[in-house]
Parts: sequence; structure tokens; C-alpha cells
Amino acid sequence: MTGQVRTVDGRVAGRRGQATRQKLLDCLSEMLSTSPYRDVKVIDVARMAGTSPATFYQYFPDVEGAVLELADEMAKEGAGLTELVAGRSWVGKSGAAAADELVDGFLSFWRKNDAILRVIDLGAAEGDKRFSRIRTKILTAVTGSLTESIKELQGKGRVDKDVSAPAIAGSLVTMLAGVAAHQKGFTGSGVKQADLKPNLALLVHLGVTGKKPPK
Amino acid sequence: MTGQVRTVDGRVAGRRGQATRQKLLDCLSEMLSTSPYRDVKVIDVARMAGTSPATFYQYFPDVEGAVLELADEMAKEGAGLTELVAGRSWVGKSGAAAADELVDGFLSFWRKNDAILRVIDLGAAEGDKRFSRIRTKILTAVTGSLTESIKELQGKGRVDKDVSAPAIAGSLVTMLAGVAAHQKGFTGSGVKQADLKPNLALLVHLGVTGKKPPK
DNA sequence: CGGTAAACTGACGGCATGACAGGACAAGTT
DNA sequence: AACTTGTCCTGTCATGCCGTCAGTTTACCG
Repeated sequence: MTGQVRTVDGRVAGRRGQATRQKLLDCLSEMLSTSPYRDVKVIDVARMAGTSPATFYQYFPDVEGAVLELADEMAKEGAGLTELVAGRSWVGKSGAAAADELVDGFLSFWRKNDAILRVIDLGAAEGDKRFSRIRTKILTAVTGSLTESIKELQGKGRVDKDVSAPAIAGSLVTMLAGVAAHQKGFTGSGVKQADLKPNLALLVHLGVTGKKPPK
Repeated sequence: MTGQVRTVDGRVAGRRGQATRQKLLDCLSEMLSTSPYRDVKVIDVARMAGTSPATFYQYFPDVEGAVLELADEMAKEGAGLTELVAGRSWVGKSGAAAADELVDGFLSFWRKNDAILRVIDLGAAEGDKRFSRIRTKILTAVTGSLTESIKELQGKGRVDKDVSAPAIAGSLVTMLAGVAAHQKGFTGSGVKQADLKPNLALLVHLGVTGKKPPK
């Protein structure tokens, strides 16, 4: 599928080359989680990796390009999020459990990768197609499965036919992403940390099934 | 309340000074909506305003500082969002209408100011307290009122006591903000534009009242 | 008209960017 | 071991933006 790793000027990268490339990506990743995106400079990343800016530009066209690589790596890992939803029953008590675990899994994934994810979010919001595509790819892992679940419930007559399954699924996932990204903002305005997850799960359950979960 | 407008070196700004200051802010605002945040340079803003970079630095410490000013302007305007919720009844048909209008008003506010809002979002997500505070200030206009509405319903026994009103309100508003910011991402993945608002309104209604709106 | 404070600018050292050519290195060949 | 080959890295350079200062122009007031 993906061809070999290549440098900007078209050479194929060997073992050593791939190692430095990866090191640069790692350092960029750390940089992103410690400094504002706007202040991340090529020279700092290169210094941290014990190399020179020129080396950086051999493997990536610019900072954005490198971020997209990081995002791609993460998107692959994010494909596993599908399992949080696929094949789950949303009826009765197992429905409540499904909501709980979806919220939990999603939040921890987001938190683990928050630095890159917020850059992707920004790029996508700015209308950059490359970022939008990756963002969709990551979220589709969840929204897709969730859409299926809702459609299934509609098929059984448990959910109104006139709701749009993809719209609901997308909105709920966006909510989870937003809350994960601004978690600090919540605790700062009168929401107890412990209250967050159960109430999110409640909202997810309500959205998917249209009903409150059983006690 | 707010003292006079001051330059970085402490002078008070006169008529002419305030005019150029405002012009710089306007140009910055336009710049933000046409270029990626990372590429917005002081020199471009200054050029667009027909002045020099040095002038920019007389009124703002850096680009971030100027963005915070823009955000402050917008926060004042955003205070009007309270009226989308305050004093509304969430019972019966008027509940459905309240949800509709909240979604509508919120989305159009967000869309009108999306350039600055996504920068604020980024700053807040990166943990910058100044951005977090402004973001909270804007959102509080809605979450606060919404929290009150939910608490009121809880008082009347129409909503379970064990849900956290602020957590629900915050999550719903975050959902609205997220959807507004990534609206294009939705339509790009199988959600019809026209389906979005009604389904969001449904989710809001469900979240606030715990019940589906009447037909 | 003269004085004072405000408003602006030119110019400068410093740093990031992005390109190139050439040197260092690993691995295999003779 | 010396040589060869292709990969990998860096020194260096031109360019352009950043952020600051000293100094000039403009507006206001007695």
C-alpha cells in the first residue's frame, strides 16, 4: 500500500535515515505537547533530536508536513476504537455499559494523543483538506459503528425513523472530542471531575436509544 | 470598569491612536480568516493596515496579545447569547422551540466568529489560562442559563436529581461548539446539511429534559 | 508661536527558513 | 586493506521576519 519512506528530494531512506526521521517525529511530538503550536520551530525540534535543521528539511517539507505524518501514525492506532462500539447491544443494562465504555475509551484515547489531535482539529477547522481527511478517518472509526448501531435500533422500531443516524452519531462523537479537549475548562467552572463521565455516558445513551438507561 | 486604552509602554492612546489600533485589530481579524493561524505574521497585518510592524508592537505585545483583544470584543457581544436560554420553558412544545432556537442562535454566532473562536479553542486546549478564561466567559453565557433551566426542572421533579446540571449543560454546549467548528467535516461524511440542526435540537432537548420532544 | 506628549518609522541585530554542495559513514567488492 | 557506491548528515549562505530603539513627524494646548 504505502510506498517506501522517501526523502523530500526523492531518495529512498535506509535504516539509519528512517531512524533519524522517526527521532525527529518523536521530538516534534514532545515539542507539541510542551509548547504552543505557533511556537514550535524547526530548529528546536532539530536541536532536541541532536541534528540540524537541514536534516529536518530532508524528510519533511515543513512543520505541517511532519505533523501530518504523526497524525497518520495515530490514525492507524485509532482504528482500534471501532471495537468500543461494534457488535454492542444497546438494550437494557448492557446499553448502559456500552455507553460507559465508549465514553471511557474515547476520552483516554483523546487524552493520550491530545497534543496532535488539537493541531489536527485546528487544521481541519481552518479548512485544510489534508487535516480534515485524517480527522474524519479517526472519528469514522467510532461514528461509523455508532451510526450502524442506531440504524439497527431503527430497524427494530426502537428508535424513530426520522432521526438521521449519522447526524446523531457525528454530533455525539464531536461532543466527546470537545469535552476531552477542554476537560480542564470544565473542572474550572463548577463541574466535578467525577461527574463528567457518567453524565456524558447518560447523554450518549439518550442520544443513541432515545431513552434513559435503566438504574 | 475598564481603564483607558494604553500602549505597551504605558502611554494613554488618543483618538488617532485608537483608530490605528482598531484598524490593526480589524486587519488581524481578516488575516485570521484567510490564512492559517500559524502563518499570520505581524508584518502582514501591519502592511494590510498601511502601517509598520513597529506600530503594531506599540499597541500589542505580540500576535497572541492582539488575538486576546479581539476575543474580548467578541466576548462582550457573546453575552447576548444568554437570551437564547434564559426564561425559557422546556415543557411541551415550547421546549422543542427552545431547543431549536438555541441551536440556531448558537450555530450562527459561532459561524460568524469562527476564525477567532478556533484560535481561542486552540489556546484553551493548550492550557493557556488567558484563553481558557475568555472561552469560559463566552460559553458561560449559555451554559449558565442552561444549568439553571435543568436545575429548575430537577426542582419540579421532572428530571432525575442525580444528574449533574452543569456537566450536562457544559457537554451539550461543547457539542454545539464542536459541530459548528467542524460543520464541513460533517457534510463531507454522509450527513445532509438539512439534517444537522433538527438532530442537534433533538439531542439538546433530550439532554435537558431527558425526554423526546412532542411531535 | 513654542512646548509637550502622542504617533509613527527606519534601521538594526538576531533568528528561522529553505537550498545547496560537499564531507562522513556503512556495507559490500576486489 | 583499499576502493567503490550510495546513503546520510552538516556547514554555509541568501532571504525574510521578529522585536526593539532612537529619532522624526504630527497633533494639541496655553
